[in-house]
Amino acid sequence: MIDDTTARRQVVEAADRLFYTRGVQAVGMDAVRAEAGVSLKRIYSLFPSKDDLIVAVLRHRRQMWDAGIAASAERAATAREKLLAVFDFLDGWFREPDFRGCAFINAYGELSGGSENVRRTVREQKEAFGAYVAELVRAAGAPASLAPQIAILAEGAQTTAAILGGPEAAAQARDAAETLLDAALEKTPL
Amino acid sequence: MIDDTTARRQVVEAADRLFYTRGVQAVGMDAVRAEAGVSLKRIYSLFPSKDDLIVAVLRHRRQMWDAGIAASAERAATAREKLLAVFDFLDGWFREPDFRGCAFINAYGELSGGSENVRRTVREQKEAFGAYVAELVRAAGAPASLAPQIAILAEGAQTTAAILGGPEAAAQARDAAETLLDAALEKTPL
DNA sequence: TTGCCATGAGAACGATCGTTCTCTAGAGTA
DNA sequence: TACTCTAGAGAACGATCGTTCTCATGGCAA
Repeated sequence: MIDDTTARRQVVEAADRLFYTRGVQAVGMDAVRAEAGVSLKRIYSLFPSKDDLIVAVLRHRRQMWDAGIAASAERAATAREKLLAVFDFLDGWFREPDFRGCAFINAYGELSGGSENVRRTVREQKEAFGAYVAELVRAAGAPASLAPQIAILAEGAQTTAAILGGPEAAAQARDAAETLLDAALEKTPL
Repeated sequence: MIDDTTARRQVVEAADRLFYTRGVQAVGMDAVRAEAGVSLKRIYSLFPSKDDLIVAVLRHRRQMWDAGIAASAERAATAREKLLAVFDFLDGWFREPDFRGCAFINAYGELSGGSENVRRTVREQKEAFGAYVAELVRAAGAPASLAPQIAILAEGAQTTAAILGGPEAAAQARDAAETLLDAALEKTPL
C-alpha cells in the first residue's frame, strides 16, 4: 500500500488537473478516484469532505504559483526587474495549451457563494501576492500606492487572457506596469 | 395570464438575482420558478434549456453594464474623462452591498468547461467593452496600445474588489489609468 | 496453516438536479 | 350549460452527486 503522503499527493494532483480543466462542481469524487488511482475510502480518510479536498488543491496551486513567480524573479537583478518578471511568468503560463485562467478566480466565481473555506483560501493567496508586490515596490523605491496598481494589472491580465484566449494580455500588462514604474520613480527620485 | 414578454423578463431578472448571489450551478430551476412566480412549464416554453436561460441572463447583464457605462460617460465631457468615468462607474458598483464580482467572469470560471454558449457570450461582452475603450482611446488621441491596458485595469479591478471585498480597487485602477493616459498623451502630442 | 484485520472495489443511499408528464381547475365559446 | 382548450401546480423520471457501507481479498501474526 502506498503511504499517506504519496496518496495525498496523487489525489491532490489528480483533482487539480480535473478541477482546473472541467470546473470543480462538474467533477465528481468518483472521477477523482479514477484519475488518482486511490480508492474512495482512502480519499475520504485523507480529506473529510470534497470541500477539504478543494482547499488542499488551492493550497497546492498556490505553492506552484509562488514557485513560478520566485523562479522568474530569480533571473532578475533589480526589484524593478523582479516586478516585471511577474508578467514574464504570466506570459509563459498563458501560452501553455491547457491554460484556462486563474484557478483561484475560477474557484471563487464558482464556489464563493457556498464555501467559506474557499472564499478565505482564495483571499489569502491574493493578499499574499499583493504583499509580495508591495515588498518589491518598496525595494524599488516607488511609492506604496504603485503596488495595488501592479497587482490589478496582473489580475486583469489573467482574466483577459483566459476569456479572449491569447497571451497578448501579459505583454500589454507588462508595458503598462513599466509605464507606471517609470512615472512613479520619476516623481520620487532618490 | 401574463404575456410572454413580461414572463420572460420576470424569469430573467429572477434568475439573474439568484445566479449572481449563489452561483449558477447552485441554483435549481425550481428555485427560479419560485423566485419568478412563473411555472416550470412556462419557463421551459420560453427557454428550451437552462443553458439558454443562462445566456439570456448574461445578455441582460450586458445591457445593464452597457447602460451603466453609458450613463457614467454622459456626465463626462472629453474622451479622456469618459475613459476615467468607467472607473467611477466601477466604484459605485463595488460599493453596492450585494456586489459579488463580474457576473461574466464568474460565469466563465464556473461554466466555460461545459457550455460553449456561455464561453461565446462572455467573450462577446469582453470584446465589446474592449472596442468601446479602444474607440475612446482613439478619440482621446492616444496610441491604440493604450486601450487593452485600460481594459486590463478594469478587469483586474473587478476581480480584486470581489475577492478582497472593498471598493478601493476602483480608485487604484483609476489612478493607474490616469497615469497611463498622461504618459501616452505626452508621447503623442497633437 | 489458521484466524484476524485492514484494504480496495464498488454497490448502496439519500438528496438534488434538469426536464417532462399528469392532472386539475378555470376561462372562453357556442 | 356543456364542451374544449390551456396553463399552472407539482409529481415523476432518470441521472448524478457526495458520502457511507458491504464484502471479498490478501498480508501478517502465531
